[in-house]
Amino acid sequence: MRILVVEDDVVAADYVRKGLMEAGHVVDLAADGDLGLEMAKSADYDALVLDRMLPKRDGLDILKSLRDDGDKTPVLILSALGEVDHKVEGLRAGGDDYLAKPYSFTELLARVEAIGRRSDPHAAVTKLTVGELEMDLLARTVRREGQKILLQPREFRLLECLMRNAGRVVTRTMLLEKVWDYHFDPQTNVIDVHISRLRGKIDKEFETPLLHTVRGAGYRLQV
Amino acid sequence: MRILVVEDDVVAADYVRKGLMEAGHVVDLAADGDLGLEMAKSADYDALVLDRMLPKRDGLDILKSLRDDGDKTPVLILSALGEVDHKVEGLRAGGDDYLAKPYSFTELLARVEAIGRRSDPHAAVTKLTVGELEMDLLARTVRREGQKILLQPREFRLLECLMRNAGRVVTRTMLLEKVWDYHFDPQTNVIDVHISRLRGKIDKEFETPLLHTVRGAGYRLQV
DNA sequence: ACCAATTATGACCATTTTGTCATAATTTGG
DNA sequence: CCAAATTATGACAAAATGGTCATAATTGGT
Repeated sequence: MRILVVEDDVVAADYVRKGLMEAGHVVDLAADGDLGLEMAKSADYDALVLDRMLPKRDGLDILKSLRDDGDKTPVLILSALGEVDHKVEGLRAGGDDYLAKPYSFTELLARVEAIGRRSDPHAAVTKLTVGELEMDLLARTVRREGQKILLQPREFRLLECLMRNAGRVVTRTMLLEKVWDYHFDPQTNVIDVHISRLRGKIDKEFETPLLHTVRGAGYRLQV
Repeated sequence: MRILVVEDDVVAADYVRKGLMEAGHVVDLAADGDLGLEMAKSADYDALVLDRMLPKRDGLDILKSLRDDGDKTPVLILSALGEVDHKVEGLRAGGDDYLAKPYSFTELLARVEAIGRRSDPHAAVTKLTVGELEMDLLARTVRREGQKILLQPREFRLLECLMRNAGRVVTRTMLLEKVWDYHFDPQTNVIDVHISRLRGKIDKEFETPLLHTVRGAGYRLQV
């Protein structure tokens, strides 16, 4: 896990970093609020550990700024202020957890891992987008430029396969395997026929075609 | 937000429910672990508040069971045990936050809202489970006791509707609307026929039936 | 236990979806 | 520019899916 620790107290910061690294994480340090915010914005962390009191820029400030940007990186707030109301304040500002000093390192680790774990690596993709073309895997709908397009099951699978590989060439063999579960060449032009039908639905009525033929290789979906 | 509170102490449970409801949430209560697990599995909550010590089934037990099922509903664990190690244990078991008794209600509210907020409102459910029956909405697959079951599109939609309402009776009118998009009575027995076909696939070969007829009302899917 | 109402199911048919084929159009190398 | 190879598409046929109906089975009340 990539973790950013924003903490001005060098001793504390080092202690935390060392511990997190031993637990197998990649840790960056920021010593003040400005730097912390900048780093948080530029890189892509799995979790942030934010000291509440910081030089230049307050921890809650950073948090708010991130949340306003739509950044959802989970944040653990550290603070010497153990009061219930402070915890509440921190959580309301968009924090995911709050830990009062003094804390045990074991607890800090558990909490960071808990909030980081949630930003699930298994969070499945439920929508695919290529240019103006969108597919909702759950609703099983497809729209281009906002207007709904009705696809038959096989056409849907075909387009899904192409969209998952957008920008790359998808070979006929690949399509036979992924869309038809054929592991041999059926010696017919099923693919051609379905590509043609798909084109009629997703490209025909529109300005620029998305589905391109790559002669001798296969097909590619691209803006 | 829909919140399930699993708590055996009636006074505490009512206090929490009242407060959460005043904050504009929909709250269900479960008085013991078994009921709690069942409710958590069948309905779709935005957050769970789990007491650590429960009759019949321990709070951590419920949590583990849910996580094993792939359920990612955020969970706040409540406990009289304030020890750091217990917190760690709870968080490691897949809890998202941990609150030691006695707690202020304000803090509980803030924390529940914090963990609920994070569970991305767009994070769609992609799997449904009722007992040994599992449905993967993305892969469009259904299995019971691990073995794959092939459903036709309409059968799939029918089962999906029943699973989303597991434990509750689903009326014929509801099915016509959700599965057939009919907003009138077709005056035929389409539903009966499809229920029969569905039974043939998900119940016939198995020990206990999941799809129950509720005479005069509709159907209910339940263990 | 019997009757009326409700639900279950097998058989059949209409429609939709998918695949095949023949033929047309397009591309590429010479 | 031509010929061979490749790809595109319209028409048709096969297969799958979904719905209707007739009849059987079940349930609940009397």
